[in-house]
Amino acid sequence: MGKNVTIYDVAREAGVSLATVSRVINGSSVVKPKTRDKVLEAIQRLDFKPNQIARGLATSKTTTIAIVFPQSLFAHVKDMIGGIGDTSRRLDYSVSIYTTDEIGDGNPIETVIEKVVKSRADGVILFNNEEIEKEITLVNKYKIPAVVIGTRVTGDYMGSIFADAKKIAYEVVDRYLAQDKSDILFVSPKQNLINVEEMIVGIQEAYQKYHMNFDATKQVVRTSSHYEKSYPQFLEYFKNHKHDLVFTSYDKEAVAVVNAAIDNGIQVPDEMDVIGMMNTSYALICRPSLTSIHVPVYDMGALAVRLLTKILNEEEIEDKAVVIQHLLMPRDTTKKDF
Amino acid sequence: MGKNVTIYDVAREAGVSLATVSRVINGSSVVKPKTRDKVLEAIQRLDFKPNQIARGLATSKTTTIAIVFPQSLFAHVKDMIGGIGDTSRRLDYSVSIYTTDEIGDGNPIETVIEKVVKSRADGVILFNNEEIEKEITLVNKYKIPAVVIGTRVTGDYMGSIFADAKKIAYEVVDRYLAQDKSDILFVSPKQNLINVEEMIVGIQEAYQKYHMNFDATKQVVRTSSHYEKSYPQFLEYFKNHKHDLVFTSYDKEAVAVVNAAIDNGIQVPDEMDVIGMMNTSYALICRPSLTSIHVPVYDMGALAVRLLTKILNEEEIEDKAVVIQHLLMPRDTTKKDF
DNA sequence: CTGAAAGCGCTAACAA
DNA sequence: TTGTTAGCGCTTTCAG
Repeated sequence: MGKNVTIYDVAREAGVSLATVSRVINGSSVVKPKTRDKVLEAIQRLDFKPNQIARGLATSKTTTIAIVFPQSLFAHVKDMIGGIGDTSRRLDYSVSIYTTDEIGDGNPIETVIEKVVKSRADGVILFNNEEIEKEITLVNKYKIPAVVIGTRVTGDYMGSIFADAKKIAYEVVDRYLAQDKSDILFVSPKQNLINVEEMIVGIQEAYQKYHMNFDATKQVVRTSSHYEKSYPQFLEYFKNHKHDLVFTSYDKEAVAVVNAAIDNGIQVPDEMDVIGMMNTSYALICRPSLTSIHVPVYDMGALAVRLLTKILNEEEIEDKAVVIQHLLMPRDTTKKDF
Repeated sequence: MGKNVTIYDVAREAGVSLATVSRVINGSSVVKPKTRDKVLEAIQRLDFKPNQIARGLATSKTTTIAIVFPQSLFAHVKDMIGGIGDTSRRLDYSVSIYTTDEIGDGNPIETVIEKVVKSRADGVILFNNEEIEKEITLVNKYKIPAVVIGTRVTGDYMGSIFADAKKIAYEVVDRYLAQDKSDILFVSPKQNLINVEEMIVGIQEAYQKYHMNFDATKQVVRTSSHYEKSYPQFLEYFKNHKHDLVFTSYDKEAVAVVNAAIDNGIQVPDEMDVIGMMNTSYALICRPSLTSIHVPVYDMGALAVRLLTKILNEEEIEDKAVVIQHLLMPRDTTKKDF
């Protein structure tokens, strides 16, 4: 659509060479104030907007970072997009989104990463998911600097931001076991930002501390991340089940548990405690309101971008694997004294 | 990071000119099968990934669309990103996100649109919000093809996708007025994807039909889109208020109303009906479950991309303003006979 | 302090 | 059917 004004136009208008224009738009300090003003004025008059594409070609830098995640993880990612967006904007990066596992047309992760490669994004932010290993292998193969959110990774030009999943799980389970409440059920969907395997390890370690055993085959139930699926599943389940604690890896699943339990006449928290994770609005809205583990997702997004740009600029980095802190938010699905 | 293989490398490897390589990667039909195979093989061997940036410079096309929205609208936009992402991928476009009104560093819409201009995105998707007029003026000024979601707009190289806000509001209010229930409260946050002004017009028209008057100064309450703010507001409000119906422009606000009303001893739906909008998971999770207006947000995203690409390709377009259908989903916050 | 000129990697006439 | 060549709009030496 329409002719765009180029650096040549500005040069002509200002009566200088294009090299000079380039210098002023890049803030070079060597250009004489008077010339600079002339150029600036021409830029203003012509409403010149430097073409990032051309600049990208010339510099082999796009100042763009890509974020790639499966659609199913979107609920988690969305809360981070705030931090990712704000921070990239502040650091003058654009962000492009690439999603995987959409409906229908089988879109293997290879294809998605290939798109990222073609786009020449400077770096990429990945999110923990089932295929994360493969994703990491691919970004390494193409030497794309990356930071992954949700699980620890190591490697050149790689960083990671994550909550200590093992510790989170250990802490809550320990609390219950200390009170002799060992009938604990752990609920998790397949895709999860927090490393579920590690959480299970944390739970097991807590049981070991009390010389007890956590039976993952019976005390872990998988569920859908869609309430329409998980709620009916638990409505059935709680017809003949009750636990000291049901601990879920995401609030939405916890709400399904709470509602299904209550609908089966189980008093929450009097007869059963429920704890969710991520401290989302679901936890606030739920009745009774849901006790949840707060994880600063906005900050994780912001940190991820910052870390990635440090890697890109080869800045000094204290630690390329940053553990973010979590916090238990007690509400009404756990007993007062808990 | 590291040298990328270029079209020259492939040409040399295959023993042809770079023009031929360009032809095969662009699927030109004029190249002899045998040559094509040679080239394809070289591409394979070298793992060549065409540089989109260079291609963008050469063609003045980036096959990228930008989506810009205020952070505060993210809750709405997120549900559309699925449709936007899937559809752009299918049509071979990338999507870049640009958010406005983040914390702190005042980021006027002009600056954001300027970034879009510099990025040379082929087109942009905008979302109805307080500043939409200004946004439209800007994209017109820079002649960026655009489609806006959430409100009707007209113009060259512009399209829009929206629900009929006036009709939605008219229909629900009409239902109540027909039953002599005219004490209706309309609740809305400032930013909303659905055009709130139009909804109010729809409500007013319904009242007029019954020769009654809807007093916008008293029957409309503004609230925050944060539950932490809206719930306390309504907790206070319902100490001395009760209505036939509380109708909100988004489910989350409706849930705040439901919870606050119940906490003040108001029976929902026996004493007061509540209806939300967008039919989100909040509606399902809420107790009692929330009656809501379903709007196919995924499809809106998908349609927006499709429409935008039609505009970009100057394809035949039946209607550049497409109204999407809504549907009332009755649940437990409205009386059975309603 | 400023200008000339050589790319960056690819597309698209135009020739052959 | 294939190759040659001139850009696309900008950055960046290298001279001056």
